[in-house]
Amino acid sequence: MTVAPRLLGAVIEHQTEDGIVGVRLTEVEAYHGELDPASHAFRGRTKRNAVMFGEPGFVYVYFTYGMHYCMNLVCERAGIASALLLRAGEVVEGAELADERRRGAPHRELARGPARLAVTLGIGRDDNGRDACDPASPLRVRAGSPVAPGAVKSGPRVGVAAAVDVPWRFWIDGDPTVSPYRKHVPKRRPANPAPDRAAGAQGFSS
DNA sequence: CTTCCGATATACT
DNA sequence: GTATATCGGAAGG
Repeated sequence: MTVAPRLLGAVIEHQTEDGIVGVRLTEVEAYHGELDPASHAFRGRTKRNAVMFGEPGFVYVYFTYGMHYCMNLVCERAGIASALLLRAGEVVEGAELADERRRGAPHRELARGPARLAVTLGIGRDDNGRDACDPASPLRVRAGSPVAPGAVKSGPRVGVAAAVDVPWRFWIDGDPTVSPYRKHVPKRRPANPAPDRAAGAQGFSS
């Protein structure tokens, strides 16, 4: 977790046949392996989270809500399934390609949020398990511009249902590309028709 | 800015 | 069957 603030300011680059996009990280969240009820690794290894249990510096991509990809970097030694969710950043390379991928969203919104960041970088299933510390990798992390001393803030993670108060979200204070904080909202159950009226009153009983 | 809502793969009970 | 580390659009201030 101590690496989380150090990742801010670093640049993620993804090279594809369409070109290269680079994003300077402004917001990340730490997930503490099997000790953290909000972590995908909390209940042990699955097909999805297998990369989290491997070597640090590798990319863990997961698919969620039936439509979004999110990208993490594994950050502890093999066996300790901790990872950093890349939540937001500023596009610093390949703005034109990023614009196409994000359908002309305003520049500061291109990678403002983990699923948006993945779209902007062109991240998909195939990127799961890549080595981001290999400079020859098409998906890699490199040193970026330094973050001003004292500019890193921390607070509760966005949208998580468990461990809601643990301050494991880190961001660059005042940066416009940092995503807005949002509390977890439980899905509303579809309201069941009131049993005393629904059928009888409208004549659908039988 | 805010709230509400639906889309829907994967993991879990 | 239910829940979710999300987003975009619509509507309201």
